[in-house]
Amino acid sequence: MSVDCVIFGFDFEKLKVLVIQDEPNEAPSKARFSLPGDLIYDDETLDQAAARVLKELTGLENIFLEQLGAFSSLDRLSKPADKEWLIMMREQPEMRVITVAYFALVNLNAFNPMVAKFAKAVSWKPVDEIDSMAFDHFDILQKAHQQLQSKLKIQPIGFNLLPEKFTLSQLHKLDEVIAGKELDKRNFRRKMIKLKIVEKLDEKQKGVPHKPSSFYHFNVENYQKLAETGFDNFGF
Amino acid sequence: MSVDCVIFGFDFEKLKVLVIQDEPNEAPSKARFSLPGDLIYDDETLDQAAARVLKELTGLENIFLEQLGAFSSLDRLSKPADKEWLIMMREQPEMRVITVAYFALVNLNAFNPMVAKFAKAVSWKPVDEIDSMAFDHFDILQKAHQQLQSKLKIQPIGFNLLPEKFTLSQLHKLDEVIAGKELDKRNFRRKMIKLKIVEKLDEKQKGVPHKPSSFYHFNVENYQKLAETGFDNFGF
DNA sequence: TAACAAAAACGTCGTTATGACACTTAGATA
DNA sequence: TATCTAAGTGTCATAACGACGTTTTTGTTA
Repeated sequence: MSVDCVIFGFDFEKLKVLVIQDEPNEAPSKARFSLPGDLIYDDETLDQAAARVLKELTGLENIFLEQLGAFSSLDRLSKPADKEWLIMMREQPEMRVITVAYFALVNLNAFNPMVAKFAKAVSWKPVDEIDSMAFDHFDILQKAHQQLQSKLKIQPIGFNLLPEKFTLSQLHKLDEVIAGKELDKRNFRRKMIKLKIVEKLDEKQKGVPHKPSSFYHFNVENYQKLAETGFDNFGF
Repeated sequence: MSVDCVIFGFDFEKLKVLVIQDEPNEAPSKARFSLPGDLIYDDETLDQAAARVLKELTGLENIFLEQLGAFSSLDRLSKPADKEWLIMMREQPEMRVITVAYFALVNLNAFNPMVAKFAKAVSWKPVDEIDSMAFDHFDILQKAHQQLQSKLKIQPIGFNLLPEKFTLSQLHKLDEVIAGKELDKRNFRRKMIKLKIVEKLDEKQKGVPHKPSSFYHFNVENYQKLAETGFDNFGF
């Protein structure tokens, strides 16, 4: 039994995901990426295991991890490269392992995995540039990505992916990236402002060679209130 | 590792769930109900296990089982009555077991578990009359119920809970029962008809002491089409 | 210092969806 | 023939939606 974590981040350009390069010293062409994950202990819940493993492998902690689902294909560990890895790393490489995936959204800018002991192994990779991963992690990533898109259709999400203060343009860009399509700028702003889940601050961008945009912050209380009623008729 | 199945049914009055009475010969007051579930085999996926176990325990087959999530509390098997049961029924009663729950919607009228070998153990129970179950099955049931309600907010569901031919009043009642609130009759009908996911048949109720209602059937193609676009702005 | 480049900010209008609300109709039964 | 019961139907005011172009503010460049 194992857990794997799909951690999404946003750098104002692209949706990214936290991946581990299994053998950092390999040539880039042979690089093999996986999601942070490991076997669980017998005395912890899956939620606890996911939080623990994520912290151990990346240093990330205190983030909201949501369960995505269990993955149990019979051949999920049977690619040659995966078998090799298991023989090297696991006491019981032949053991069947079912994994439960978790996913989370984090502010990429506040967390830089490029430090200390994680420097070589952990990195952010644009979701749209990934076409294969170790084990069944690509399947898991795709499911997580779908989940993210589905959720966006139902409720405004993604505030976790932005800094405390953000501009509406950034939020707009984020939602476009998640939705995978253009969203009309004016209609988008109208909606966010009408829902009252963002509040304008008395602060503007500085040093940009164009009209500076105002910073906003996320209004948690209003969001909660809306969440209770289920965001009736939210959607793009 | 085990699977448990939450099977919802609808008898035109109440939302019901398929439960197993562990010791059918006990006095009703001591009755202990659980969800159909069992340990998985090492050579089957969770999806396969759920389908197999459900068939073995209830005779139900060929239904769409959707994964609900994994349940892994450390104390999920530790109530005294549960321990007793495990000691009687399991080879390794102390073993930690994590379960993955599945849920499905079925037409209660087409499936009568009150037959053959299942007669004593399996029955439909109104969801709102259940306040405790064996193991953590009550938690699972609640999660499944929530999931059902959330899904209804996003997309029209529940056609699986009705017979092939149904009346709009039945569908209306069903959605009210799932949503747990009144839905305006006229607005409800308007919406269903506008979405074109139901089609009127040339057939009416007979023998009812009031104006007979027309039968409708579910239009799968239109439903699929809408499902692809994500039921933009569906909701009550 | 004037012109320019770049992104932010803003409003309208026609269309569609929504929620609230009450009476008429068809068939069975007494 | 009267009565009962649930089915079936329409309107209106309000809110949300999608589509669309121009002006504003800043820094940079000529």
